[in-house]
Amino acid sequence: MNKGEATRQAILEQAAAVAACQGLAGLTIGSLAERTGLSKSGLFAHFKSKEALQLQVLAFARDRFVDGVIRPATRAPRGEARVRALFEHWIETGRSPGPGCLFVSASAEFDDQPGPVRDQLVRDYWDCADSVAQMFRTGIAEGDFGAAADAEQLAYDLHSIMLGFFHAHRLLGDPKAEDRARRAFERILDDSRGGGEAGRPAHPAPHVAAVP
Amino acid sequence: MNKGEATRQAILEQAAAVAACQGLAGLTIGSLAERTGLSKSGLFAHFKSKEALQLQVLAFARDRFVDGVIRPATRAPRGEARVRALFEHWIETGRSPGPGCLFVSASAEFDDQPGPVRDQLVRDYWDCADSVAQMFRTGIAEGDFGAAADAEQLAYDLHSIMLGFFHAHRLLGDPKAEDRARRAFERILDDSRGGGEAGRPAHPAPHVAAVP
DNA sequence: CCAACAGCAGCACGATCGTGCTGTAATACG
DNA sequence: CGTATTACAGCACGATCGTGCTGCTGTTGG
Repeated sequence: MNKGEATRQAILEQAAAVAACQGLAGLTIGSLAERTGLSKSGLFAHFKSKEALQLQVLAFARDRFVDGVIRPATRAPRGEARVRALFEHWIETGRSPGPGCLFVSASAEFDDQPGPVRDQLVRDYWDCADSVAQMFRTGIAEGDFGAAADAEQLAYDLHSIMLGFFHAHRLLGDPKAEDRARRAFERILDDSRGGGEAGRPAHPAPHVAAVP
Repeated sequence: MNKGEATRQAILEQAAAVAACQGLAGLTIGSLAERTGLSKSGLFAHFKSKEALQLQVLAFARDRFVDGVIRPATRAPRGEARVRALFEHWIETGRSPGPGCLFVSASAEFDDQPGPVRDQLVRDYWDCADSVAQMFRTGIAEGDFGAAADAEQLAYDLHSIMLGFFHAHRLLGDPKAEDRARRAFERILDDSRGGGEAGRPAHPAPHVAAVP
């Protein structure tokens, strides 16, 4: 399987770019066909339905995200350095239009529309959040962060920071966006070290899968 | 002008509900007509174009947000209490499906599509951010927060927290979402008091309007 | 080198999109 | 109460949507 898979990959590349701008629902077969130079039916033959196309675009974007953000971070030294590397690569994907913001727009688009796409988005988020939380957890074990810090809360906070950064950077074009995100990031790191004012048990219960 | 304006308002109410679920682009004339019991052309006569409809839906949602979040907060005592009231009402709008998340989804949808809708979204955000920053600024002046705190950074941070909350609550259905958002909120308040480790000048320059 | 097959274009389909025009019934105003 | 204006339905239009089927053409394995 060579030729077909090659064009399929090329289609997905274009599709991810379009979906990052127009949204997953705004990704139409016709416009995508025109963009890739194929015919509508020729393109459609690769994906049995539009929903399958959306799911494959999502998988494509997820692979890109793992390759561009998660994996480079895991190559950094464990602990705080790894979390910092994660943050830097994450910011980097937001600076230029890439598939990073695809998850942001898709999440906002499908948060009220049940179906396989939404389910996949939920799964992908939890996978990502688990990976990030694990990095924080390692940092806590290494002593880089306070022993009372909550790794999952930190993962949640970091995700919020990135949502805010994408909003400020992409919609507003705010030149201060990156600086603001960076300061917020430094603050949650700082707080994780000294800020355990009263000893909450820091509930370490793992999350429960939301959708069966 | 009575009858026409009344139905126009009723249409906008339904439209805001639809747009909050399907997005502003997914808000179609046909489905909205069916939902309101009107005919397509009869509904269309109220708005000269779809873009005008989108802009009016946005204005409707903004009024709702001001009435439901901003104004109740300004009725609370100035300073920290007002900021806390703002947060509580903001969270409240996210708990049940309302027009609050309309801005979240619309912002993600139009962040790469230039035009009047996007411009309006940018203006609305800055108006909102200015109001919020003003509340923090008052709190700083009253001594509720540290004198070195940055009101606009705090407004930015609060917005990020809300973005994260909407994501976790609406997409993931995470029961811990509210608790997580609340903890993040307490942290930025706490940090604004003690956390001025080194005296940054806390640049108080007002923002510059992004789009002419 | 040839047969089997995969990749793709052409064309067609029903549905729905946004947008007009025309007529009629209801409303507002004097 | 009569009239002028407004609110709305009916219908129609070109365009585009997602999705199939048919057939040609290039690739590929034996």
